[in-house]
Amino acid sequence: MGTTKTEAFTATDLLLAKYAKALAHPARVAILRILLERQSCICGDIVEELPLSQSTVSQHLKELKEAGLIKGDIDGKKVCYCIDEQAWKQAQQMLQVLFSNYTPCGTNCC
Amino acid sequence: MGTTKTEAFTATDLLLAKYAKALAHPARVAILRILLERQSCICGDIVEELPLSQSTVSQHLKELKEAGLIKGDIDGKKVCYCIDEQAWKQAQQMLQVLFSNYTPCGTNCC
DNA sequence: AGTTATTATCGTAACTTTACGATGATAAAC
DNA sequence: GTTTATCATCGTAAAGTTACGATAATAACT
Repeated sequence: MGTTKTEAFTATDLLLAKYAKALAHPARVAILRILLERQSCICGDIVEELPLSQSTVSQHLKELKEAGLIKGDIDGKKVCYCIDEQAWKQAQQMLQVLFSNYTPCGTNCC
Repeated sequence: MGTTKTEAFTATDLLLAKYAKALAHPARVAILRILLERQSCICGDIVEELPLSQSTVSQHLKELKEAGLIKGDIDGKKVCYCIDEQAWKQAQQMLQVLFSNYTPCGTNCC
């Protein structure tokens, strides 16, 4: 046990859950905010903005990369991070569709 | 270890991460879709729509409740579930603000 | 070649999540 | 009051997450 029954769900729900999971830790939200803050890519020094160790930040970056939300290209000694435009827009759209699907319930049971 | 350093992050990022975490499992996305599908509250029988055991579904419902996204009021023998309008709209807005903060990077490094 | 700087990965401890069966709790139905 | 239906909770096994120090990998600099 301890494993999600992936075969039981739709591809859409799996993908949406994957994107949501990437956002499901405050450190990763903070990292994304740092990347959003700049217009350009940011080369390293994300570690200095967060009160976490270098290895922990690297691990969070890896998860964001695996979810597809960010890219990291090698640029000499440093690595250049930025938001992946396509995945970002897809996640945005999927979330927007889900959330805007809400209409307040007519019954007064809750 | 194994615990998030909550004190290190802003209240906004913690809340956003909490909402995202609620969406970070396909079963919970599926449950929310079921609740969204109806205009009214849904009394029980969510279990029958998912290929998971009753206890597992109940656990997912609990997590959605703890994140604040849904409410569950007792209605005799059954329990009446529905989306919590306020939290839903807050989550929607916070996500929308985060995602719309993106502008493609000018540099061509990635 | 040796040093320095930067990032990734490994190893590991502690905690959390996912899933299920079994058991409880509560209220309607008989 | 006993049964039935519905949902929550407990207990537990397996897997995943979070965090950090230590170590490895890579490339620039001397």
